[in-house]
Amino acid sequence: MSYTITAVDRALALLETLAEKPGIGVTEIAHLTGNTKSLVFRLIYTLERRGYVIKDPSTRTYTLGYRPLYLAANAHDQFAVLRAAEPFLDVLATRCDGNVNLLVRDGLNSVCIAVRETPAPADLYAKVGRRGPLHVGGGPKILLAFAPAELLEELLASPLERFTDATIVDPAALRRKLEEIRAVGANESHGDLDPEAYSFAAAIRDAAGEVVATVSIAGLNATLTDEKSNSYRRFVRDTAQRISAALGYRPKLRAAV
Amino acid sequence: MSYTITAVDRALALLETLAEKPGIGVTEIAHLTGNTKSLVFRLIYTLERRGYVIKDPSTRTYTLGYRPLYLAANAHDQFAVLRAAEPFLDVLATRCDGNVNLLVRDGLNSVCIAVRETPAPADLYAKVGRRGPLHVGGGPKILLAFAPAELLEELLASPLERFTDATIVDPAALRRKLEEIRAVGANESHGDLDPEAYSFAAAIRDAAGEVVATVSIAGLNATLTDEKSNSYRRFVRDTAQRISAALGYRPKLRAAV
DNA sequence: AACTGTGCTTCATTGACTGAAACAATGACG
DNA sequence: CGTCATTGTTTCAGTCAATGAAGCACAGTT
Repeated sequence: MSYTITAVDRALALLETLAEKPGIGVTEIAHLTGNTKSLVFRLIYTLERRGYVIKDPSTRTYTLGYRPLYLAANAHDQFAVLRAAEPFLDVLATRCDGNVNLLVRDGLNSVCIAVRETPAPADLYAKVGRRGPLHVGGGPKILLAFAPAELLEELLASPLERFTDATIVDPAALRRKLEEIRAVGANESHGDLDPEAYSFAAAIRDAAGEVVATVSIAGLNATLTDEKSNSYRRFVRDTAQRISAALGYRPKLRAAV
Repeated sequence: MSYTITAVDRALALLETLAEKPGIGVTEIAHLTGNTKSLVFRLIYTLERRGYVIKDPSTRTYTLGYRPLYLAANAHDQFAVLRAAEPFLDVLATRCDGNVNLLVRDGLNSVCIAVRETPAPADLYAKVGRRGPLHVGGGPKILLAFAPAELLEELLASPLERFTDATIVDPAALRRKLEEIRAVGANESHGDLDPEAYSFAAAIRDAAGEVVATVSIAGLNATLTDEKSNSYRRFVRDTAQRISAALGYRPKLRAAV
């Protein structure tokens, strides 16, 4: 546990279990987090005093409080991407019947920072905060393709987890795929994470030209037609370009031949 | 400090200073929070490992991470009000040139949980997470009016803070005002917090008939006309009713006379 | 009314948190 | 190019605070 300070770590874990299961009491939290009741009581007491959790005095249960919203609102400010992207995600969502996701990379994971759900598919899919591997799915592979070279090596140090028959688990094959993605700045995947799902994704670049996020449309294969594929492929690239532009990205002009 | 566990408390304080001042380093945080460098280093290390802060290795500065977004997204789910209100706030914002705010009560404070800013006024006003007293402003007084009776007594146990000439600091006068608010379910204030600002607010009720939040429009007196006053008063009540309806509130039918 | 469970409180112990100080790494400046 | 100042990082030891065990008060249930 090197440098981590355990009390803080436990408090954060508590917050997260409360995020997953709101409306539970001290004993249940204690059970879920594997701590004693008294410890949980004190942790939650300090969290409550700061507004991170709220106690319902009648039922003596706890839920997340309003302070996380404050943090998120401020995080939101600094995440230029999210801010810039949201209006475009809204538009994109109205134009297709898949889920629209905005992903960024954090270390060796992809993190979903925005979702627009369309009424049709179940919410089996992404939720804000959901983390996933980088070697599967339409968006994550883009993030991996444009990540620092060392990171890929670090990832390849351990074997790639297989999710379906279509999952790329061969390092060489993955490298080729990433090369291809770098060339086109977009990617699509069909059933490499969930066998029944597709995903069309495109890279978002900031003013410095760095790939900072991806937009994607994801849905069930069963609902996908050739016609849709073509338009989604186009839509997703289009929105990625618009968001990039909003971030100040100016595509380099190639020397005319 | 009774039950609070200090390590956790300090960690949360650190998160919040980072929310206010993103992009600072260890020493500056240490300075701002009044802790030693080594402590800050360890706190931030554990926060980083859990994704609450992100370190920029090149500049060695820290910003909020993606995990708060996850918490907020889950808090969002349980806050039916926020979810129900957002579309209506959007509409309201397009119809007026003041700031639109959604407030809830947390203990003896009002907390802003959503804002729609209009380009015109400065953002002196509310931000998400902003806390304020309950006895001033259009919205807070509504929250106070419908809070449990004990709470008002608790509030009146200490003298009411005066902000401007228009602030109600006399307990008896406040009680009368609250009575009036309970009768109409709406409220407006002119310069009782900020001498130059107005606020029109209305109560939002949930399916059980409880007042759970308020919507308000706030702006500068200088920009207010009689005509606007009338329409804002109407707009704000209207949206409060719509949000209440979305939450499942059915107004009780009075026995016809 | 006895009982099972809950949240809450107290208390003693030890182990974790903390501050001070040394170290390394980075950048500023002449 | 070398010196200096400042930053982040690490080490270490003392003590204070975090912790678990046990006991209390209260509510709901049968």
